[in-house]
Amino acid sequence: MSNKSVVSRKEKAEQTRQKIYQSAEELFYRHGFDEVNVDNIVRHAGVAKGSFYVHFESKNALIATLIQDYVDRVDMKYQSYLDTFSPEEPADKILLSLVKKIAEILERDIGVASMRNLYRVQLSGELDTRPVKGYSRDLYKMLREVVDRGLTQKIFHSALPAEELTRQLLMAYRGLTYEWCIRYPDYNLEEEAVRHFELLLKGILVSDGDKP
Amino acid sequence: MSNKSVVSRKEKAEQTRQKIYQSAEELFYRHGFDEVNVDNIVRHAGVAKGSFYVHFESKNALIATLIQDYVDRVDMKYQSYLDTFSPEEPADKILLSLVKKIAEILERDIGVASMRNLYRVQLSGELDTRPVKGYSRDLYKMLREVVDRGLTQKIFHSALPAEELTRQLLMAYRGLTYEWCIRYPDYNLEEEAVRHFELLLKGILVSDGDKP
Amino acid sequence: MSNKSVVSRKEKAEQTRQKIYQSAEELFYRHGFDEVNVDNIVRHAGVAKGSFYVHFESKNALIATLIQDYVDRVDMKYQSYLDTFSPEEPADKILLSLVKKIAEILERDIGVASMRNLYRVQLSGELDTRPVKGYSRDLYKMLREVVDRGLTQKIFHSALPAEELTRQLLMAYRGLTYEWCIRYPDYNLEEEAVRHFELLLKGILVSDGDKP
Amino acid sequence: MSNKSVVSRKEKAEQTRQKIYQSAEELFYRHGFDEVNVDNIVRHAGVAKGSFYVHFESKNALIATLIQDYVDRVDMKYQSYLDTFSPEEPADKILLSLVKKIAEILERDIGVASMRNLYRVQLSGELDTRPVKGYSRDLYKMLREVVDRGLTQKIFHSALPAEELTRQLLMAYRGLTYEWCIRYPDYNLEEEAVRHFELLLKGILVSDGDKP
DNA sequence: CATGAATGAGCCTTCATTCAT
DNA sequence: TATGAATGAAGGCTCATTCAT
Repeated sequence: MSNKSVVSRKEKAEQTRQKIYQSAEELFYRHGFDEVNVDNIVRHAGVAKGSFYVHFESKNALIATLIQDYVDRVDMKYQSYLDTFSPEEPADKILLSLVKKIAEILERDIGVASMRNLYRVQLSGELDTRPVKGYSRDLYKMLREVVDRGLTQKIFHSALPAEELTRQLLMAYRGLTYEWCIRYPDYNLEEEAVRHFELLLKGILVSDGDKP
Repeated sequence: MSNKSVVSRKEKAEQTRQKIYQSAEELFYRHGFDEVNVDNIVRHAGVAKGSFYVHFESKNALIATLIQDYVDRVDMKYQSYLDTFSPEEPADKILLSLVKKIAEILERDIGVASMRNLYRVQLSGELDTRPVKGYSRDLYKMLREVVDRGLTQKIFHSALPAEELTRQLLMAYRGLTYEWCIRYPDYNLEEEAVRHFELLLKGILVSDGDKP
Repeated sequence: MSNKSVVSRKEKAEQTRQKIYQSAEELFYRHGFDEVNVDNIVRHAGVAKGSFYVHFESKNALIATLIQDYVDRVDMKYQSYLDTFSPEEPADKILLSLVKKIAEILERDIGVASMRNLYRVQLSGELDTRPVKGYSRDLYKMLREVVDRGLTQKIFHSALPAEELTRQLLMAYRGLTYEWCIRYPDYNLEEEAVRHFELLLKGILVSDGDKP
Repeated sequence: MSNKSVVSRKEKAEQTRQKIYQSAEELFYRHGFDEVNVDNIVRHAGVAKGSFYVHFESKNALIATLIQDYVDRVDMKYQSYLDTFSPEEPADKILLSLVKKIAEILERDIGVASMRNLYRVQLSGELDTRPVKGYSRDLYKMLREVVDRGLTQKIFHSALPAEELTRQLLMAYRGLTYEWCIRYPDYNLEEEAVRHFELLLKGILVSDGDKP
């Protein structure tokens, strides 16, 4: 009999949690983790301060959750992306597509501010950044697959082991993202990423083949 | 006659300043800017709190000074470095040498912690990071010179304009440095930097020249 | 049903606020705004320092509130006072009554110390003293009404415009109050005020009418 | 033999003292006693902080000296003023002249800011304001003399005892001055003072003599 | 006398967290 | 669950005064 009311209570609780969560997200997004306090969040959410601690263990716990969710969100988006390419598709084209796709997701679904926060947290060494590392791992896997395709297709150098090459690509992407964070809005991630990976693909030196 | 005593007073003051400066540096180095407070610093330096404000305008001002000094320290070291190479020296070799040299300086004279702080500050957007940008500008100039040499020597692609190519290299280096910051101590900057720039130089794609 | 508990919580909060408010009032009263700090106040109130900032935005905000309240307290008392006099009542008598009444309120409901604080704040030019000016405005209106009555009754000089005359009276009252502040307790405001206004009413010069 | 150098040292010392004194005066004038600190003063004076304490016991002592000097300065100016009037001169004219003269001195030689400071100090009750009271005493004496003349000339009421009447005038002047302090620059002391004393002289009530 | 570095108590304010209702 | 008052440890900074040179 009290079933209905229990459900509605649960629903309401979830709504409160959402209000807090979304307010936190928005405020953190705009001002950074350190610059936003619990008061700001609950005020923005229109709930009491106590409610915050009903739904989240602490401010840091909320941040951790938020980060985890960023990462998950990205995952969901590009998880199946590679499968859309046929095995014959040249790896370099796939790589550029992927690079572009990731940039798109970062720009559209995550946003600079969130990334900025992410990097800051990561540098501070406080907080649990395992999810971020997981994210890297996923990214790594994807890049690795492309690298493997490239090697199989024999259109990538074999000088470096696949694992090593992938690490380099991953790092390059992190560099691009960091640059985006500190240069925004004077930096078009997608464009720059593509350009940089083209450079990485072709190299800088005049190859023998280019010679007359 | 009072010269000596004046000097000695100034010296003592300088000593105090140094005690504070070095304490701050060490503590910031170990725990980050946000985690160290003025009390910690003066206690570590063995001086009164007021003395801090005799020598530094504020905590932030000290941090700014510290950063400026990081940057200056780098400057002084690599400024004349390029001149040691003859104009005939192949640009790719110079580039790798430079990359190595910079890594050395970062690892030995600046240290991860300082860089970490630098990046955090930069991401936070607070504080005046113009010196850091100045540093980037210097780095840019050096890389640019190498790029110009490479183009003159016709051993670098001319596809990308020199300016653009240099930007890419600079960004790549920043990416490497950031990676070092978050991976330390499991990351050998020098080694990774060289490897990455070799990749950048040669590219990933199998060039026509490599074909049988 | 939770109504009661909510009320009691609100009541408790109000009690805390009152404890702080009254402690502040008493301490400010005894020692002046500058000489009393937030610590003194909360210690006297027996609450935590943080509680101060739960109820008041800042020390200055509390002072502003206090001042506003001084002023309001006066307002409420003399607002309807004039209405008790019939239009036939001679204006000079009304004026003396009013002067007396105001003195009473100042002495009994506000107190020297509060007025002293008020004047200090006003002289310092910091803080928002608009309420005080509002208070002056109200006082002005009352005096103005009496002046108008006097002019209508043709028992006041018409040499000065009503507005000007009122200003002079207001200023005289402010002078009396200031004197009270710095002479207290050797100054009976009520008595002095009446005497001074009698002087103002009759003037100092021997009038023609007084001549034999 | 060291005579000359001793003199020059004394002179120099006096110069230093003067620099501090004048800087303090100017800064206090502009910003008030509380808002100016010893650092501000010595910086403005171009001397070392230590020098301040060579010449003045403390900040408060300097303020006290300053106040004493304000008062003395006024004294010197109007001390002999009354003597310029012949005994036949009507007391009401003398009074208005005196009132004007005082206003002139206050406006030109003391300045609002100094008066403002004076009043604040007086209200705070800290610091030694005996000189100010002395000033009042002198002012009292002068007003008293005019009152006595007026009574002798039989052009002033005898209703109030001379002493009492003088007190009222003094207080009125203080009121005017206070008003000037808080209204400045929208308040012309001289003009207002004259107008107010005219009112005081003639009174507000229609006198019998004015009747047709 | 002059100097200016050194002192340290004091001040206002912030904020994550707790807990009784 | 929801509330919001209460907490108290920090934290950055100011400033009159002292004192060795």
